[in-house]
Amino acid sequence: MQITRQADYAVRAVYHLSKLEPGERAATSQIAKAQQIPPSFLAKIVSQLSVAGLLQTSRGARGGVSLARSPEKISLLEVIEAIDGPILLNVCVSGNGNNCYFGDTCPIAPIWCDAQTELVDRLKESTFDQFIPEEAAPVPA
Amino acid sequence: MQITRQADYAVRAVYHLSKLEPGERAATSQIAKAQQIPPSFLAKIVSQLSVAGLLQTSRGARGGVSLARSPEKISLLEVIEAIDGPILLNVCVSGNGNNCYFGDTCPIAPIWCDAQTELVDRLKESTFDQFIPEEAAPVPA
DNA sequence: TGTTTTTCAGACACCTTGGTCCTATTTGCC
DNA sequence: GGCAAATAGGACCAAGGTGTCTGAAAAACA
Repeated sequence: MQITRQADYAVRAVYHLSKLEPGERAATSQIAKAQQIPPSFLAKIVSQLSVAGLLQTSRGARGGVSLARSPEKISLLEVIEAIDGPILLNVCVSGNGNNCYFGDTCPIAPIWCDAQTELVDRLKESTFDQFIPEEAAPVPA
Repeated sequence: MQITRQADYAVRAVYHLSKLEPGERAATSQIAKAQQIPPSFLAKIVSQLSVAGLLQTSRGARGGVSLARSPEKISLLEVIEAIDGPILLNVCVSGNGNNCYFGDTCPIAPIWCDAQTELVDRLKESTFDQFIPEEAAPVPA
């Protein structure tokens, strides 16, 4: 009952990029250091996010990765599902509702369906612009 | 992002026992057949539920398992956590709140904390008496 | 006492997740 | 051109979830 580490790392990477100027790039090694993510592992995650269309990558010297869209157009849900696939709280809940092998008579499946819907909606409404600190508020000394 | 199969099986087993008369026993092989659970696997799960104090077991001929408490005193949450351990949507959320290694400044952790609290509360309120069909309502022909 | 029925406990195999490492390949810059 | 910086991608390993199988122990019953 947990999102995978990969998904958490993906969220942190997108968060990191959200704080940059629009279009600004960062190397995965920089992101890894700042967000305390194993660098080699992050490289694979970034690659997946790129395939999913959430990030743009450019190879070579002075290359790096940047957001493919502005932060307010990227939700937590998108990033997580790009890595983990659809969020399913239980095997018996398909994306569209009850898929229990006991059919519609299973009295437990509705619990999972409702809880899942609530969670998915919550993550869908959380976009990365909400996480950007205002004006990069300076830390008081 | 899914409860384990074991937890799902545990829930089904407890559900099965909830439908019996108070104190009535069932063999794990019967439960496995009725709930379509691999019998050998269910045996280990039942053992864990017994250790957790949710089931009572008795060995030997005409033995079996039964609920240690009445269904209205057993919640979905208890059964799931007895198998999977505490529900944690993300590594950075401990049982009591934000445990993010970025500390209180992490802007993402509160999302997880809130979502987790909502889910846990939902499962805590779901007790097994709610799943028992009224008077074993006969299926219309 | 012996047989049958049942749980108990451990060893084992398979797949996914988490993570490392090494080698391309691409690109910017001298 | 050649070097350095960076992504791309595959091989590889460890740990945990998902089961299976086998043997032991306990209890009811004839």
